[in-house]
Amino acid sequence: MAKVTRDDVARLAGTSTAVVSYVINNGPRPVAPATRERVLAAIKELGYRPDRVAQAMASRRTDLIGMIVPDARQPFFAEMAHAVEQAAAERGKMVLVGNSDYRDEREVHYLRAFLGMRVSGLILVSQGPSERAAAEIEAWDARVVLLHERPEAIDDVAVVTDDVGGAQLATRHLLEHGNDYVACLGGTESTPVVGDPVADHIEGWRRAMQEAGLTTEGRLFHAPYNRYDAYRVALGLLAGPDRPPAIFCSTDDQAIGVLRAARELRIDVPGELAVAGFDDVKEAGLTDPPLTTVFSDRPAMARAAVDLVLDDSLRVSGSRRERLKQFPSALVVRRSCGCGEPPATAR
Amino acid sequence: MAKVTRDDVARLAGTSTAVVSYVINNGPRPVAPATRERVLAAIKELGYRPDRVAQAMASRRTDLIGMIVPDARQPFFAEMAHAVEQAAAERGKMVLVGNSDYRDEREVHYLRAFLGMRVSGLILVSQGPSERAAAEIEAWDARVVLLHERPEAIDDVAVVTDDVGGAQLATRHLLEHGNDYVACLGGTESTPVVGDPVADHIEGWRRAMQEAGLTTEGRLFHAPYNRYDAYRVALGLLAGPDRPPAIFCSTDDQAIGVLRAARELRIDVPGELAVAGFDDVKEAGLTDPPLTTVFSDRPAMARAAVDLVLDDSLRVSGSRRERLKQFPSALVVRRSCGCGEPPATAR
DNA sequence: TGGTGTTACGGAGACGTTTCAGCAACCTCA
DNA sequence: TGAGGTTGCTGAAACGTCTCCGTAACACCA
Repeated sequence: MAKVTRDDVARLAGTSTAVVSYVINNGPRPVAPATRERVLAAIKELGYRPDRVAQAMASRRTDLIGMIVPDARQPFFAEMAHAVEQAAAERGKMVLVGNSDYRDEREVHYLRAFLGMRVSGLILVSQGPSERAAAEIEAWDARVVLLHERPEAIDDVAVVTDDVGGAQLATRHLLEHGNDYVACLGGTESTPVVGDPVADHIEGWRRAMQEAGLTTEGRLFHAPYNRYDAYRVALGLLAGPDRPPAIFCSTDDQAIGVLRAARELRIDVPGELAVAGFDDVKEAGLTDPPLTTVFSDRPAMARAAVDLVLDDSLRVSGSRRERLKQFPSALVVRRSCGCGEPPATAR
Repeated sequence: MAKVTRDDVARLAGTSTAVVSYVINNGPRPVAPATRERVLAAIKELGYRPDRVAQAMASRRTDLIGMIVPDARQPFFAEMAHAVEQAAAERGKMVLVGNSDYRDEREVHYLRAFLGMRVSGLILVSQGPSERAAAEIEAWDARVVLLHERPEAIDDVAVVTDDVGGAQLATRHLLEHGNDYVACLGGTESTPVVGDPVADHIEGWRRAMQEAGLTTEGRLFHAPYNRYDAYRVALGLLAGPDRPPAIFCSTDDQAIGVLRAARELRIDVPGELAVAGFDDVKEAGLTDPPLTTVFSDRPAMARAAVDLVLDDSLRVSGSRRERLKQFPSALVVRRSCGCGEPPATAR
């Protein structure tokens, strides 16, 4: 069965191929209603579907947005990707997501692939794109928006939440519960000192501790961002002699690992250990106890990122600071911090 | 900065454009080593990157595989997608994943989009593609592989695990622990009776119950596949007067919801309630207690699906049965069933 | 009636590749 | 030495669409 092309449609409708194009794209030139009807009818009759590749070829653009995340299996990134997908769909775009698995080469690989596919823009949720990645972006002079992170390597628009402020909020809250101090579970030691949300979470925690006149010395611990590794690290930390009274985790997923470790060790949360996370992942509502955390407005951020990547007009070329779109964060109080009544069923 | 094209490379290397192509693709015609070097050098010097769109246009194929899943935020699908991505990468392909959100229209939307992009094949993890979807596939006569499910609507190759057998294994195991009977938490009532893995899980459970001379009457419950809804349903079920002694869940994610509900209700697992799931999602190892479940070999399945979608030679046109690639399942015994010592730290 | 717009439409040149067919030049072997 | 086969390369035709121009037809007005 030979492929139906625009030529077939034109022939059947008794018009030129150009007119068929005009009908399909509503422009750039007007078409008389009667002609339009004929074309539409022909399209329907033949079951014609424009070839996207050819369209992209000719028009030098696509309806595609490329998105690169470290690992879409982690709830936070999965939810972020989903939010972007939704936001893009609202604007008639499709998003291609690639997992970098935290590896530069994978990141560059996808970058190349997406750029080669002529995506109309890129949304990067990256642990600080490598030099190579930056070079690649440079070479294609692509439209890039950094989402969730704001690394130094790339000078581009970034959409983030108020990470410092949120972390401060959470830490303060933990302190207000009367805990002597709050420990912090940050990322791996290789986390960049600046630009990474986790680095900001640590900074926020540090500030809140300082406000309270407390030292942060020896109270910062490190673990990869996923619950599994966080669980392992927490097992060691909580079983040790100086178990902290409270922990602020830079990520909900980590907090989930900590909660699990506490249970394993029969440490009551929040009774013997208060915990807070960051992100307000959906699962935070279903942990035991429900996790107190910091809300980040993913749908809004996703929408902003998509808008920014699609509309050149929004891309002001001001200073670094001006090109940072920051969303406010808010504390979501649940029970892992010590707030609230125990549920009725628990007595 | 004008885009570097193949013509520029050819000019610099002092050859024809055809030779540049031959060098890039290693064929279809041979190129003298010296010439090849010159071309390679020119490519490097100019920083030339072939335009994938143009390549696709001319060669009428792409390195893309389309994949449609219901919701990549669910761990099982996320892991499956990741496995497929890996398998595809091994063969130099990229995978595009779309979320249908369990809606036919979204499915058709992605189908159209992927097909229009000339993907070299489609991997569907679908709750039984709709008629419309089937029609779309038909129209493009695309290469399709059904992964995880094997709906009736599409007559195509399917890659699945031994769902019936696995469920049987799990149910039997729960029975062997001395439970009077095993309840089953299946999918929503609208789950197709046949072709869906969950339907098969129910069937396996039914058989195991029958083997033991037990009735399944009134012992099958329904909930959507995610932990949140399962949690809600389980809350009702477990708080009721005839709480079952054991539950086999058709999905790990559901089992996680059940576990959470049990904890909420202070029902000891496995002491007062034995639980088993299906899929062996990564998280199953970190639940409390660790979840006994049925293993499905996702990497192998993903690889098989990718092979099948890429190699026509593998697509035998035998009977439905012959075109079903079934992977064995195995019981993964952890602690939610009642096996094993409690962890040292727990006493 | 001639000039000036306006509206609909068609021809045809991109877009950047792949790959077929063709053509020299050179080798091999009887 | 000449026929036949390789080898290495080139020219140019696709691939299916978009879109710039050009043109024809027609209306309107002075």
